Amino acid sequence: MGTYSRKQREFEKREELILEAGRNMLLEKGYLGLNMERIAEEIEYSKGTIYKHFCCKEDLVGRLMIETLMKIREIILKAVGIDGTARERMTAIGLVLGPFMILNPGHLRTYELMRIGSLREKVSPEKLQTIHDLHHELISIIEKLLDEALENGELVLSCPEQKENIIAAGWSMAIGAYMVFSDVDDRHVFPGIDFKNLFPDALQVMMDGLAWAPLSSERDYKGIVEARLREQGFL
Amino acid sequence: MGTYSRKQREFEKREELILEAGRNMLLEKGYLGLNMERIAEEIEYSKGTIYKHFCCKEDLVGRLMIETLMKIREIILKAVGIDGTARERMTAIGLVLGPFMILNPGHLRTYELMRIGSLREKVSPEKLQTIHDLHHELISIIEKLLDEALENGELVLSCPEQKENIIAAGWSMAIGAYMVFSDVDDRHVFPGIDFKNLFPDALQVMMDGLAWAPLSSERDYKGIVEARLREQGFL
DNA sequence: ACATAAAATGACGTTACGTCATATACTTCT
DNA sequence: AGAAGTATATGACGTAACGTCATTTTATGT
Repeated sequence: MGTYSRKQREFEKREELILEAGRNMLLEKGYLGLNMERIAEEIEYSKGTIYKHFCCKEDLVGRLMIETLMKIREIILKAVGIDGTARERMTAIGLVLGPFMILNPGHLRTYELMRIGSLREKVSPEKLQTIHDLHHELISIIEKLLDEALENGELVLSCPEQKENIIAAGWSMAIGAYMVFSDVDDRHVFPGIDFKNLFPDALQVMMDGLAWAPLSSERDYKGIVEARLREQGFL
Repeated sequence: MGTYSRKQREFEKREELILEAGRNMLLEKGYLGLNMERIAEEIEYSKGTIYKHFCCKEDLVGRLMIETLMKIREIILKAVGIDGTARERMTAIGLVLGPFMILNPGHLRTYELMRIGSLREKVSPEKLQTIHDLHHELISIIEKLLDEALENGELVLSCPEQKENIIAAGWSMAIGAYMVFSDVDDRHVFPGIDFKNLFPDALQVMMDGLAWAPLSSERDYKGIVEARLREQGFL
């Protein structure tokens, strides 16, 4: 049992090595430059060993995407954990995601790739399930925030089904902002833009559009929440 | 010259054959299933001939993406061509893009793929330029609409730079809605959603958030514009 | 009909994936 | 300690698909 444990630890240590090499290679050379043979060389193990950990190249990317989602969950949970109204905490989510995108271009890369159906198909079922569960978890965090806003009357909906639409729209916006941000070509199309603020600002516009009270004209959400995040050591 | 013309026509006819085969294969089997050899078999030409038209697999996808963008330009131009206020015509854009996404899943696929940097890198420079130009053209259509709204006071901005932010946010939303729509996994995460209306509705919320007058509470934009599009044969 | 130019072909070289029989290391038992 | 047995690592190999280019085929012009 002590033996098993050590083996297990070594196995996990090696997996971390593989992931790190893969992460870097993906960031530097992109999907087509991600090479199993080269990863093996880099970590000084053989190809066969890597395939003990991942069933294929895409499975490795799938694992990296799980890390991305867990990282996103972590920072979103921190953001919703601050003191404040539901809208303030939603604002916080926008504000922490901005810097996250900038500081972690590699995370965007895995996310992008896993959107391609024919790549995702090759990821192992267990990892796909994990990805699915993490997505659900993220959605449910947002849903709870909306429920809170609905309960205390900050937000009023014309019909209950609108809730899911709002979440999907916000999700789309986040995905889209990520994508546009991570795309060099798109960034050329919008030369003057501060991409860090793209999603946070769009989120404010959206919440104003939903008449989520009080409106951003009545309250400097970004200023207030940014200060609070800084105060509580989250920025 | 007549000879050249016929050759040219034949060349273009063959290119169309290749593109059609590629389009179908991409839709059915995804990026990893897109196979140059098989395309050659399908159109009953050899591999070498295909490489007279496209420098590589990704270049073919690049060409398909150009078709996507031209198609989008076409329907957006139709939408902004209807009679109505700037906001009504912006609404029209949302309303024509919804059905477009549903009717053309293949178009989404090419778009997704070309967002991957390491794939886009392999597209020929001329095609990349074309893609870039088309992007700019689409942006400028939206920009003109915003200018119109600003001129006649439908929309008032706190600062002139906000214009580019609005366009980028709208663009992100469209991209994001496309992505979420085209992703089977995301669709599972939002089981009850009518994806056709995701972008049009989110666009209304965004315009309300910008206080683009009159607000959607004062005017049934979707109803009015849908009727007008139908009237003018665009839906 | 023949020479010449243009176009199509598919065998070939290359790369990288993923497998698996073999080799190596580690554990356990006597 | 040494042998037997088990777990782990290896890299040569089979396969698939890309992209090239010398050769062949087809078309054009005199």
